[in-house]
Amino acid sequence: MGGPRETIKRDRKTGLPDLEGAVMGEVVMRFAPGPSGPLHIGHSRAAILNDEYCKKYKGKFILRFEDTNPDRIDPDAYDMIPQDLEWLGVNTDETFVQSDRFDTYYHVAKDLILAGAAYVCTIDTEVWRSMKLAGKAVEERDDGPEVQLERWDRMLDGTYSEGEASLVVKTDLDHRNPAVRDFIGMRIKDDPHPRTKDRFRVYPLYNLSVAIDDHIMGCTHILRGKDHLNNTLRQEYVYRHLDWDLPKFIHYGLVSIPESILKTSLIRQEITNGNYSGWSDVRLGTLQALAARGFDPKALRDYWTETGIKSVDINFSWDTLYAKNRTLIDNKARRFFFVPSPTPLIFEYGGVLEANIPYHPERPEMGVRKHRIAPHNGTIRLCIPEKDLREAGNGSVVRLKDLCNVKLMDVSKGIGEFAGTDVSIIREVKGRIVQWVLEDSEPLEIYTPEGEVVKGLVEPGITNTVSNGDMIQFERVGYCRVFFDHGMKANMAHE
RNA sequence: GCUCCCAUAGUGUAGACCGGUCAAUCAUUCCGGCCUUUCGAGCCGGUGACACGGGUUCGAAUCCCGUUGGGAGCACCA
Repeated sequence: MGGPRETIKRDRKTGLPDLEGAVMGEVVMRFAPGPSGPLHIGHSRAAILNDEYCKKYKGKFILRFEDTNPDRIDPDAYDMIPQDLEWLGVNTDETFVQSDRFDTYYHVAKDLILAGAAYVCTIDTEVWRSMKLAGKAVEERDDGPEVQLERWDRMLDGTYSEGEASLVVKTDLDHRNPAVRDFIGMRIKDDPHPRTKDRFRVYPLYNLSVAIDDHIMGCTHILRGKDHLNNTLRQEYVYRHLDWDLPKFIHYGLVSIPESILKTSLIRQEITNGNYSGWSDVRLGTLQALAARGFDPKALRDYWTETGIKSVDINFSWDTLYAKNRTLIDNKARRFFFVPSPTPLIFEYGGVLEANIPYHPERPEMGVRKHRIAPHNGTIRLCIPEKDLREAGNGSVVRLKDLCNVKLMDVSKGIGEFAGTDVSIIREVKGRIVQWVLEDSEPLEIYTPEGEVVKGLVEPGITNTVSNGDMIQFERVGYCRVFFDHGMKANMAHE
């Protein structure tokens, strides 16, 4: 007979898997957003994963603004994005802006032409595309470099106007994947660029500028979403045309983020319309909104690190993020009473009631908040949540937390009867324990991510120990970030 | 339509490369219970998965083929 079944503890992988071909100290990675607005949850995955790997291998992390489409630039984004990254705890070593680099792109474009790897196309786009899909070359494709160079110069000097010519990077017209056949590398655009104004009119397109920059900046690993799978195939052609070493490409699965408003163009419009208070409106999925709700950025980092880089498409779980955040903040968040839909509760009492309520149930060293409740004409008037009063019902006993018990005599009139201060009673009758405030407490509004505005009263004295913007917990309500500068308000993070 | 990527509980994730120790890990959700002067935190327990069909093999979550299902791209956007 054998002994008890031996349970073999398998090594549980923690953290991110190793990066293929990564050498300690020599990894170079980048985060390359388009400056069309501030960062949102989706961006945070790319930023954090790249950052984690750079930290893991003591590598270099590059921030690159991809602003080669003058139509989709929000000048504020050049400032907002670094701020978002700072909040996330993502440190970048170098910053580049693509609109500073036209000369580089033009130079490489010329190299591509000379290598016979690019041609200037003046054919109508529709025709070019359908020929491509049929695997056929437009006539200009086979012209020699000298002719192409002449046309290229005409693109630069303004002979061709917008839409009349573009520089196409050759791939393989017979490629099995129609999405990979010849792609446009440079186009003419007359719209002024927010940074370079009208100094340049020939703009590189995504696949060309990315390949050029990733190579020149020495990126060893390109970690990005699966939606770039076909772009990778296109970009690899640029590398091969110019005989550059290929970096390692890694594609993680797509994330679908439920119940989230992420689209910058839509958000901007609704901010302009006054439907959102700004980029940090708590209903949004921007990082600014998460910050405004009091999230610890570590929660996002933990979340994405655990999610990893598998190429499966996944669903983002707010519940899981909330759980991660809760474990980070619970220990620090002071407790306070906030009564939503405050409803009066009156009961007769001869003396003065005193409450000493801990700021944190597990951290007595944080001290207590004291409240003294004196009766008027023998009657004490407090407010409790309407919902609790209604649901408790006549004849039941409720515990006013850290104060006393009250037997409800007439719920509709809010009349009760003092029922002692002994806590144990409430356990015996399984009554509910509710938060309460004095009737003349300060009004406060809680803004929830669902778009609700919960009006209620908050216990006085909260500003004595809490600073503007602190994260607290309203007992039985949820974790909130509170603000005192423009009236009393709070942003709900989660329950 | 063509091409590419993918498939472990409700949601994520480990295991897969190198088949056996998998009676399948962990987290979260959900459901119980304990504890607690919050519906928070903490503690204990439970439900719950290898998409399907073949093949290889003594043995398949793991290797191969097919099917089904999901996703992406086929832009003068990034």
